[in-house]
Amino acid sequence: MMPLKRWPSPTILQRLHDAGLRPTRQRLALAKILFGAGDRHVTAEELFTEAKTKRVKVSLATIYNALHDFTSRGLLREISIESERSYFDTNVTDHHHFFFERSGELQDLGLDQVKIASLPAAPKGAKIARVDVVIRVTD
Amino acid sequence: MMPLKRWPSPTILQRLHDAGLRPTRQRLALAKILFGAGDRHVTAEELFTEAKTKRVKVSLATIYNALHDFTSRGLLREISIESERSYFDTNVTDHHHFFFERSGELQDLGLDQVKIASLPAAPKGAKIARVDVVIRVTD
DNA sequence: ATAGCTGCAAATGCTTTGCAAGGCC
DNA sequence: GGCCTTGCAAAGCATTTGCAGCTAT
Repeated sequence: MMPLKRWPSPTILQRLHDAGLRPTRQRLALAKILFGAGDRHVTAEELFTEAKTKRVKVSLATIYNALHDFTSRGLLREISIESERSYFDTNVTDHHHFFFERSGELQDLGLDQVKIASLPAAPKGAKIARVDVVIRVTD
Repeated sequence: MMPLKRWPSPTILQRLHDAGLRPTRQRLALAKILFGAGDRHVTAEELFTEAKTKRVKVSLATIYNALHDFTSRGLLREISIESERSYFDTNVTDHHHFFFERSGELQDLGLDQVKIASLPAAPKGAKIARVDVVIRVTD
């Protein structure tokens, strides 16, 4: 009688709903992985692997769809640091990154950890959409 | 009698030589395109197209080889802004960029145009290799 | 002579697409 | 019901690799 599986936390359902995305089984599972525990930086392949580990049935194409859907609705932020892969960051607030060249890992930096004293004015007719600071470190 | 083609400017020959790269016909031609006129930001495909336009016989594989050889010898700097392509910058001094999202173009910013007031310390055991600031603008 | 380069074609790796079947509202 | 979503396989791109033939030193 009692359902064996728990419902997703209301915040995740709410989050998808607010974003205008249908709460399908796949999206719910992926959102749970992504938003369920602190800030994360994942590649499509990593998320795919993690989903398989957690016995979530989802195709790679759907992973890509979900990552892009989430990104376009503001639930994720895409970061291109290396040409080979894209990272998706669950932290969509204004912030910067450490990039570990050896491992390919990203680490968030608080906005207070990087202070920019001056920026050039945007070229005429242009608007500054975002300022990305990546501190590349070799470990 | 008089040779129809001029010799490459000595600085380009010298540049390749100093970098420990043999001055082959292809590398000389590409270096001339790249370093012959101010700072540039090119993708492999753009350089390939430009070479063809200038009647330089070179294969795409060689373009990639040359770009990477030049980069590893410090003649170019590789920049990954979008996952689809890599840019190679002929300006290898410390500097930052405007990135025009619509056109995909890059523009150098002088070091004096972006002042960073504070940076976090590198994680222990790590060294800061480079700090990249990309100002994304929408035109 | 010989280590380094070049170019072709094939292979790779990541990402997207076409489209039929299935799921949400 | 109708539109959105999924999944598979195939296609697409940028980039790399294998390797035979060429070239600089």
